[in-house]
Amino acid sequence: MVVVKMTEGVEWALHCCLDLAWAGDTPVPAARLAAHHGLPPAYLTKQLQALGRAGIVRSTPGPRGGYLLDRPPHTVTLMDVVAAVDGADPAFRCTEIRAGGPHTTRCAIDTAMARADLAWRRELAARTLADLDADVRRADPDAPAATRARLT
Amino acid sequence: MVVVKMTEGVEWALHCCLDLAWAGDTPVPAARLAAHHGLPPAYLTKQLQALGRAGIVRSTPGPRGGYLLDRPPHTVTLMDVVAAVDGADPAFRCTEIRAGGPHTTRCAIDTAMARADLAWRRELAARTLADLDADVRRADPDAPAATRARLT
DNA sequence: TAAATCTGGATATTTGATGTCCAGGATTCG
DNA sequence: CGAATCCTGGACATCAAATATCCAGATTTA
Ligand code: SF4
Ligand code: SF4
Repeated sequence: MVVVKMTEGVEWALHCCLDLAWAGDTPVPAARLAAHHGLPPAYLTKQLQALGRAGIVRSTPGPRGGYLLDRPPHTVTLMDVVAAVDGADPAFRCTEIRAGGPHTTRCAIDTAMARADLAWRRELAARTLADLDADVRRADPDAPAATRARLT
Repeated sequence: MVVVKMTEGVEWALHCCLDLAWAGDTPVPAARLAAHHGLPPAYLTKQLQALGRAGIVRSTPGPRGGYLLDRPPHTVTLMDVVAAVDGADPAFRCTEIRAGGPHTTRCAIDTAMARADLAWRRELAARTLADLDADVRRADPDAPAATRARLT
């Protein structure tokens, strides 16, 4: 009955999305993103490809190629990124302990968990990359420019 | 940065808590609870012990012994059970990708995730075993008595 | 054409959940 | 008292999924 899972890949993906937002329209190779965060390049690639399949990120091959953010930051919610990387699983799978239990039609435990899961998703869907960007700028106005310089 | 994890043990624990609530003041051995749900007895034991350490459940050894719910159902929230079984982990651990990132003092991703996590916990803390009991009775008024009969 | 870069699948490694086992200790009952 | 019942807690085995690596194409730039 795993209700909510969240892997490290989401953290990486979010960082990369912000990085790409700051990089603007200059493609950034996966290798450079990985190096920037000290992450295994071959694995980060997988997260980026997932973001690509979700239409959040776009890629161009060849020299001077790399990844670009493919949507305006204020249209990409954190939920979008989580769903892209960890999959938009059917909310939660139940172990079906139905042997002689209280089961008639509906299950109280089931719905209670679904409700909590929904609250979580709603919260993630309420924030976008643009919000994160604004938060970072408030704390350190130079960070975006510095990151951009290091990546392009 | 695993934010929310939820294991199957929680589902089992919730089922057992409801069962014990219905069993009233008659102790139910772990073996019978396990058989009732078709679960591995040796492993269910672990969840029950966790519930015991959290003060949700009480145990009496010896013949005619077993487990009892140790608090009125309306005082046991789903969050209590989740925390007892899966641990009240520090909400979420961050991988610290701090190498050259936007880090100054606070982290936007961090706080956004913490907020979502909080929403999830709040939802779980808002419902108690008594609520679940009421839901089940509404769907099938006979279920509690039937379960009690099978367990005692 | 050569270099850079992505794509996608196969596979290995690691971690944590799941499941098992056993050697105690407490309690009840005869 | 002695035997049966039941819990406690730790050590250990197993399994699934996340994490990580590798490589053989495909695509674009120069
Ligand atoms: S009562 Fe049934 S549906 Fe609900 S969590 Fe348990 S097995 Fe799943
Ligand atoms: S920005 Fe820093 S604090 Fe925030 S999730 Fe990334 S590594 Fe953790």
